[in-house]
Amino acid sequence: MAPRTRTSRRDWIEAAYQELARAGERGVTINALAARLGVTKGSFYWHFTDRPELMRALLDRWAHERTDEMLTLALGSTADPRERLRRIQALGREIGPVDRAMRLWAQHEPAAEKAVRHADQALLGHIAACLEGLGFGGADAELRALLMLRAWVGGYLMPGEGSPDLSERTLEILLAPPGG
Amino acid sequence: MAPRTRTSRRDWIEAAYQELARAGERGVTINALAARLGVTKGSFYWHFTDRPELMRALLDRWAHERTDEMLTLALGSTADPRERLRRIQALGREIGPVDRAMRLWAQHEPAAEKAVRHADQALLGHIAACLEGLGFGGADAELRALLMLRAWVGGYLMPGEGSPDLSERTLEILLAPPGG
DNA sequence: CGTCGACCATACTTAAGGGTATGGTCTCCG
DNA sequence: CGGAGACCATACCCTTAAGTATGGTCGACG
Repeated sequence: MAPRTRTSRRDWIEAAYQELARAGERGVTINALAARLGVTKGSFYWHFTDRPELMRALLDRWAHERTDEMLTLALGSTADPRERLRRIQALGREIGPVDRAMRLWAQHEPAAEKAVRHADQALLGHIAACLEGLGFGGADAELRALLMLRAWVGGYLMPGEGSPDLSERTLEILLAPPGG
Repeated sequence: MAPRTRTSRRDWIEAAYQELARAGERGVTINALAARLGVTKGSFYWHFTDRPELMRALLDRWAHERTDEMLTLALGSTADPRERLRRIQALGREIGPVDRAMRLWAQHEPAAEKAVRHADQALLGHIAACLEGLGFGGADAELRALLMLRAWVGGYLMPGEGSPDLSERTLEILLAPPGG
């Protein structure tokens, strides 16, 4: 079928990325990936020196994907803040599994934590910008953005909640005009 | 010193509980606990048949502690909702590490997930009751309670945030009167 | 005093997972 | 056509952590 030049380094990273989203960091094991790719560890240790190198590559791949997504958000044709917020929510839905895996991984891996922190800064900036567009002051917008994001990721750790999605009513509360 | 009848089953559970809060579920290993208790695995496998039994006992111990704490909250002498909320926040601060470990564990262990879900239901009830005391309608109170809890646990997965604590300003937003 | 059972140490086995060593195959290029 | 190097299979070792087998110690009690 495909004119595949055997299994490339990218193939390994891609497979690892899938496994990360599916089973978390612990799930990305050399043998599992090899089986998935239809090869053996011999292939892996040709493309990589060790597992940490693969994980670093994973982090890179994730960071780049995130950056692209942030750019897509920033360059979105709409200027309407509410619509932009909706798009952020939609993005959140599709990146859910990977995002969750990354955050869990970041709990015991400093490099992952750094990557997540960095990505969060960017995302918070986008959300805060939307909130400023809705009339909230700078500090207030930032605070609400943080609250929104925390409520979102909190859904990952709340069993019983279907998706970490925020309901419309919840949004209303977060976007309520500041009281005296 | 103490008239200790060697190492009891409770000692093992207690040590495991400490380790759980300190290093997460993966951190609670038989050998580590044995070293901590100054004995060997021989002791463990006399008191328990296997590791799963210890983990089940851990779940039980946690659930009971949680129930007690919930009861303490419920029987608090104060009727002032704001003060009750403050106490809930204070409780959150002290149970932080265990709570976090339990939620992470619940990500890949159905039994733990069930325990967390159950405990969350109780906690949400308490919070919602406070909010009703502040004048929010039933459904609105429940929604805000959920939002509050999600924002709290979200702090666990947000690197850069010092503690998962909610700031005063954040509380103000969550307790803002419902807009039209 | 002897022994019975609670409690634990020691030594071993097993399974997973990362990592290494080595040799084979395919492909391209001179 | 004949290497040379890219790519991978096979077989092996090492470590970690769970689990097992067995025998030893110590106190209570008949």
